[in-house]
Amino acid sequence: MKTIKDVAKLAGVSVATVSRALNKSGYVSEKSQLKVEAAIKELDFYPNEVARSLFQKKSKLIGLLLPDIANPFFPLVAKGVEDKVNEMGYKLILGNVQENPLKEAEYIRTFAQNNVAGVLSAVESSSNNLKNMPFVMLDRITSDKEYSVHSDDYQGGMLAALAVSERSPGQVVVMVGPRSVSNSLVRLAGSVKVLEENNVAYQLFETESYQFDSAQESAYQLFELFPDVKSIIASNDIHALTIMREAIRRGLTIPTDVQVIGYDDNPYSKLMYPSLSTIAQPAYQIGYKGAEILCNRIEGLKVKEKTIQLPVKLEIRESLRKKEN
Amino acid sequence: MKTIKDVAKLAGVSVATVSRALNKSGYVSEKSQLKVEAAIKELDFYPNEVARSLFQKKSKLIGLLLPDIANPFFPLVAKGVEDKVNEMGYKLILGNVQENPLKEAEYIRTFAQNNVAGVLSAVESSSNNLKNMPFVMLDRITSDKEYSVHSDDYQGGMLAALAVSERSPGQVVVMVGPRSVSNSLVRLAGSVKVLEENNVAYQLFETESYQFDSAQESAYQLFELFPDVKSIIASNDIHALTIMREAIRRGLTIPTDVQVIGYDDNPYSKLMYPSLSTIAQPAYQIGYKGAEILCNRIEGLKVKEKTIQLPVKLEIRESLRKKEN
DNA sequence: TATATGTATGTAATCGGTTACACATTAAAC
DNA sequence: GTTTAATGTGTAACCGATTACATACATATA
Repeated sequence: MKTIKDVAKLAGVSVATVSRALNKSGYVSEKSQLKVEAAIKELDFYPNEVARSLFQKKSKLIGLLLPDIANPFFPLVAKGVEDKVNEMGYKLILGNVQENPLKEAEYIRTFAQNNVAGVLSAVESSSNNLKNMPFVMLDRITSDKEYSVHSDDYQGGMLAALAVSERSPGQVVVMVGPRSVSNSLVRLAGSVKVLEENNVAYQLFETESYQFDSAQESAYQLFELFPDVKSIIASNDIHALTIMREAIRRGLTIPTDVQVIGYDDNPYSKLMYPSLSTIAQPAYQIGYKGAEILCNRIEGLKVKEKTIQLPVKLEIRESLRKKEN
Repeated sequence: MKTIKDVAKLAGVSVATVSRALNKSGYVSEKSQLKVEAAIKELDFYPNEVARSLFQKKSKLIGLLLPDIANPFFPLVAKGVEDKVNEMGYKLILGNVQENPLKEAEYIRTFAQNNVAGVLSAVESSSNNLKNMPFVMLDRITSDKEYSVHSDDYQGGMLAALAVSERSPGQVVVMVGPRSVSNSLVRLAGSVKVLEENNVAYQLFETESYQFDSAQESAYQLFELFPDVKSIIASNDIHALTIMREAIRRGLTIPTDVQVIGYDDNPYSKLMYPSLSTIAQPAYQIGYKGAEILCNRIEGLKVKEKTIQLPVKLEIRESLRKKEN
């Protein structure tokens, strides 16, 4: 790899001048600038980011913590993050936490050891450990003292419950995501409000994880516990799809016998048959906007709002019954 | 952030001794070792990886190039990569190339600028630009001079064609992935061999991308071009699911009117109704094994085989008709 | 006792950049 | 024509680690 010294020698100037030319900082004569640029081109020189970041105590890397990349919601978030972050000249260190607090802590330490400029996290607990770096929470709300971008979970919970209420609900089961994830509690609150306002009877079914593997078991348990369920408000699309599959396996017809609504609107939901009705979250936007806020903070610009709430949208598809009246 | 100097001062030794104690290299008396360890613990010190990597000209970071994280095959690969790489003390810089050669080149340059220890790439073209770093190709085969881990595409192509051939194929359409991706050509060769051996008539249908968005349009075109198709060998599960959806939209029944087989076995395929028959690729294994080879190369261990081919498996589900006889 | 070897430690150079500072030159102001 | 300010450039310190080298001491060998 070529270094700034090689460039300096070829251009016939000092390393300081090369550095100034490179960063367009300080005074550089036009003549020197051109000589340096020519030398850089000739040598195909690119500055070593490691050396830069050692001196600056700040790299061009941003840490991204995700709970589970296998959940298709998060790759979309990651894509939004990546696009914005690249636009601003940063790259991502990926941390897939897999609901494992040890991995999480390890990643946060590694981020620090690598002088990351900041961290974007979709993992609830991390906010405690991120005290020393600028960070923005994605999707998860923690406290309103921290920067975060998330969608309107309360509204989402209401919309889902409303969609079900309007469609001969029968026995309703509301699936509640892991207690540790506060979104799921907010959604629940929204759903409960609507259900109670409409005098719809409902029961709760808790799931301890958002992960793929556990969904199968959850779906099975749900039908064992509530064999007469007529409407299910699932905690996300993966669960919803798995529930639909389990219903079909049990010889139930969707939506006639059981109607289901999911959450997230992952790309597969509309491909399924019957297609899944769901509350669409702007995953890409969440990532993009979060990255924008983080980059602005890093660059020292002031960011007006700490918490940005993006709207959710009800997607009516085939997994819901026809509306009454 | 605490530095090695702080540790040295607190422990009452020189920075050299701290470094030696830290890395267990050279001579360190037991007494010094203990003093250093105590100081490290007291200060909660972790070495700055940036400084390390500047001196070593090699970081503990590994670049990962993926064509599209939104395709659920790749998050699984990434998970395998991440698990192995973490095990060996490395972290990942993520590069989502999105079939864009410029982004790819930019990522490769960034990897170099950050002194990555090596690169794992699932993007075909990258092998040309990676000359200066150790790298292993994932999923894609390039030349047998390069390290790679991929699954047995020829076998996969054969299995898919065989499954179809045995089930009253009728008019068969074989979908061919982008020409630039050599896997798809190998698969095609496998399929063609079986189809011709069994005297099954077939037609080709080319798709220019593996991306999500284009799948919809492809599915539509396929049925426009071949309205009487009875069997479809799709180039991956996303396409297969989209095709099934389009078939249903057109009032066709699966598998009676049209049978479909996919490729990859992504987690959604078995949730679909009817569930999608497919050729399962060991995505996680590909990532894990690739990472293992790369890490071994980085650590200077010799790696026996350059190319590792993992087996594929036929998953018969509901999207295929009953076998004849 | 003199010499060689192993153990232990510190000083300083090094990695490849950035930047504070000193110094030189030129242009503008008085 | 001197003073002042603006411009341009180089030397060297610095970021936080690692390691070559010098040195010191203890022990073993002759």
